[in-house]
Amino acid sequence: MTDQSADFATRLLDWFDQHGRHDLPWQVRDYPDKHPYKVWVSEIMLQQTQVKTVLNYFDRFMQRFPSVESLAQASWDDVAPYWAGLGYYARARNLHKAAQQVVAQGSFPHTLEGWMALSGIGRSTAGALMSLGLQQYGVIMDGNVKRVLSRHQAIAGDSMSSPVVAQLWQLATVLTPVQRNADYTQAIMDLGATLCTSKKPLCLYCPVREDCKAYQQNRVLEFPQKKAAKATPVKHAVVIIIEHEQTGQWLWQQRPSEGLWGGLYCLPIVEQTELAAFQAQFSLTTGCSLPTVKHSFTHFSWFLTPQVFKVNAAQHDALQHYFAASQWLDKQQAMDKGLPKAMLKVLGQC
DNA sequence: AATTCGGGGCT
DNA sequence: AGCCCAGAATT
Repeated sequence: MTDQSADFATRLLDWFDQHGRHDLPWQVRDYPDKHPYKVWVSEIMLQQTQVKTVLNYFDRFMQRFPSVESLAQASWDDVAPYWAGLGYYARARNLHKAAQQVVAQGSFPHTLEGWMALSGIGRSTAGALMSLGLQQYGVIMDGNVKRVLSRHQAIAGDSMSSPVVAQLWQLATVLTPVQRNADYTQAIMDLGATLCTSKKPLCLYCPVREDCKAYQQNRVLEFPQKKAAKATPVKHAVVIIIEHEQTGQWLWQQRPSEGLWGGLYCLPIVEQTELAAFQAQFSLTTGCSLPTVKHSFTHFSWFLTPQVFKVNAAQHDALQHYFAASQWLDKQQAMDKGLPKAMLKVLGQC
């Protein structure tokens, strides 16, 4: 360990002791905690997701699935409602699957490679689990670390590109101490989340500003560098609200486990160009349209126009067969299944 | 090494 | 509307 790295870690740890976040619900207070389960669940929830958002889900999830065994034993339909609205639903499916893997193995992984062998766990999450979960040596590379280190060393180039990522991993590995490794891991994330923020960094309070190259050059906001984002495509589709004439229930379908909103219940969605054919196939009389809802994903924007069709008993069997994995539910039943945010927006129009 | 995958919140 | 967030998996 070089003098510079010791100095960096020491200053960061001293700052962390006074100003870091010590009361997050997944932080283990009584070391050593033999079970990394809590940290694991938190790390998966926190992938690409802000702490504030996760706080609304974590305790409820842990109360329902307090151990890896309880999660492994549950069915997917039990798990989905506890993740609904959190996004990136593949994380939940991977977590559920990995819990079953852990139970089958008989114990949690105890190496970086062991963690990475579980689905949904890459290098950074595995490092976090070694560090925060097992109190062993671990190195992470999340958005916070990228921002802190690329500023501190004024690293040029797209921070998502392979050479820069490799450089950041190398730097992170050199700077991460063996002593108090878990505290350091938490500290550098806390620094990124509370001081070295993307838009309004509070450099005057930063414990490592004196040797921060971006700060010295008055270029803090220029890092991390990234290539220009390309415009997100726009799509239009129709949300099919099929209302049972007698019961008033709607036809919902559980989406296939792969892909968008995988494993969640949604109203059927068809491309606008397919609507006429769909309507003709089932002899549906045109129902009323509801106000269009806009929903943005990372890779495209969706303009969803809900349209209501009332169907009689003769039509409803054919429709249920046409939409795979579908069932008739009233509003509350559907919400209890767990819905993505876009479906809640649609319900808000009704 | 580069591209794809894929939700939600905040300003 | 654009950007950010405790990235992973695939090609």
